[in-house]
Amino acid sequence: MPEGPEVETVRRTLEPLLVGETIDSVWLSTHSLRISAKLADFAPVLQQKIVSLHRHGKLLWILCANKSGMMIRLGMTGQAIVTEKSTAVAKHTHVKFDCKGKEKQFRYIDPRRFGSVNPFTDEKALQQELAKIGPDPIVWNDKQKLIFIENIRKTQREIKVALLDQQIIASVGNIYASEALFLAQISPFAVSNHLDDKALMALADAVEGVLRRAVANRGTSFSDYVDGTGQRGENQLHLSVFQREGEACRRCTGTIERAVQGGRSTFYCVSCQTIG
DNA sequence: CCACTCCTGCGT
DNA sequence: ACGCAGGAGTGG
Repeated sequence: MPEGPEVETVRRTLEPLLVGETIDSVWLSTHSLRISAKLADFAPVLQQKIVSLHRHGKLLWILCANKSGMMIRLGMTGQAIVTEKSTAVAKHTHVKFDCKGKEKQFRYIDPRRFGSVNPFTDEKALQQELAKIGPDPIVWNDKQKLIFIENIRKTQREIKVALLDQQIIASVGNIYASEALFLAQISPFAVSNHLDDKALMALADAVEGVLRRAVANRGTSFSDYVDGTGQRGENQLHLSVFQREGEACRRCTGTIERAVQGGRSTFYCVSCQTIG
């Protein structure tokens, strides 16, 4: 469910609730998540103080004072929230920990279990997890933006498919890939290494704009995405093409169509996404 | 490059 | 009953 903007919104909302708290009594459900962690793996973070929350792309991690922490991947349906201990525990809750001496509790909820919560022991282990993630438009600088453009020049996959590759560009998922291509007026079927400089720069600007606006709108809540406090976002009110099959294009007289690329839906306007 | 897999839930 | 869903990995 979440792409970079949703994960960033979760990070921002969890941060003030968790920083300064001490992790106590971790609980795991009997169902294993995509990357399964055992209770013993959480030993490094037990009784540790949380110092910060970080994100790169769709990866979110809690960092403790001893440099251990927890890497959180939300997958398609993951929710990472902090609530009162007394709040009813939702179905599909798979990880919980108490904040020592407080009535607060962290919970990871994930019906499909494509996500994970994995402890890491130190800085080195953390860096290994982050190694393969490309530049992130939510926070990138001009230099990193050019690395993205170089990455696109090196692949001959269709541009929509390439945008979903987290090594090429972090944070972009199925919603924002379609949205960015619409904004840049590039066909989702364009061959990546055939795009010219002008189109590539327009694409980089479009991805950056679409993702940053989504952060400003606190993420896209289509069905069940919520932030760290359980609130929905409102960026779904600002989407141009995603899940608008058959509806009118907002830029020309065309109609939004749906196609399948790499097994995933792409939404686009045939009439005005003509570059490439 | 594609198909298939991991899962549950929802809408048709 | 079937197709589809914000992700990501594997194996052919």
